[in-house]
Amino acid sequence: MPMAVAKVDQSVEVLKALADPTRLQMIGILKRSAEPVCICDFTAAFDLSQPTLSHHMAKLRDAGLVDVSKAGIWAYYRLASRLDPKTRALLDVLL
Amino acid sequence: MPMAVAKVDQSVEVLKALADPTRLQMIGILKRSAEPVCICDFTAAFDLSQPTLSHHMAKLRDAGLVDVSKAGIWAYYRLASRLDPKTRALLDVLL
DNA sequence: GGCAGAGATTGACGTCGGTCGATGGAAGCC
DNA sequence: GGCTTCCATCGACCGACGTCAATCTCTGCC
Repeated sequence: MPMAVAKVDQSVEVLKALADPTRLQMIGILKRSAEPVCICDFTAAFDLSQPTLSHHMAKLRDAGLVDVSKAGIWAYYRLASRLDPKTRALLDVLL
Repeated sequence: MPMAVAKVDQSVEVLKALADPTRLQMIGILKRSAEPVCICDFTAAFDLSQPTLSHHMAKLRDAGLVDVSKAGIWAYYRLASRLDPKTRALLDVLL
C-alpha cells in the first residue's frame, strides 16, 4: 500500500530544496538564463549576504539541481544538465 | 528580472506542505484512493501518533491540498476537488 | 612575495517544524 | 447521565533551518 521509501525520500529532498522563496527564485533565474550565473549576480539581485546565497546554492547543488564550474575567480552555476525526467517535469510545472 | 513575489510564495507554501515524507505519502494515498480516508486509516498505515498525523493533515488542509467532511465521529479526507491546474500538474508529476 | 577580490566554510543566534503525551470537545450507544 | 471512540488542540521538547559576521581558501595581478 505505501510507496517505495527511496522514491519518497528522493522526491522529498528535491521538494525541500525548492521549498524556499530564495532558492525557488534562484532556480527560476538559472532556468531562464541561457548563460551560467555567478554568485555575485545573485548578491546583486537579492537583498541577502553572500554567505547566505552561497549556502542556498549549496543546498541546490546537494539536491542535484545545479551544476557548478569554476573559472578563475568566479563560480558559474547553471541548471543541472543531467536532471532526471521527473525533476525536469517538476521544474517545468513550477517555473 | 525576479518573479512575482505572490506567485513564488504560493508555490513555496505548496512545496513546503509536500516536502515531508509523511505528508507526501499521505497525499499519495489520497490521490490513489477513490474513497475518502479517515485519520484512523493513517494511524494504522504509519507508525506515528494520532496527534502527529492530525497535525500533518492540518498542514495539507491549510495548503489547500485536501478537503475534509465530517460524518458522525469520523473525519473523511480526500484530495481537494478544486485544485488549481498548476498544483494538479505538480501532483501528477510527483505521484 | 604581497595584495585584492570571489566564493566557501565556520560559529552563533533565533525561529520554525516534527513529534509526543495529555487534554479537550463532539457524536453515538448503554 | 455516563461511557466509549474519533479527532483536534495544547504545551513542551529537540533538532533542523535561514541568516549573518568573521574567517579561510584560492586565483589573478602588481
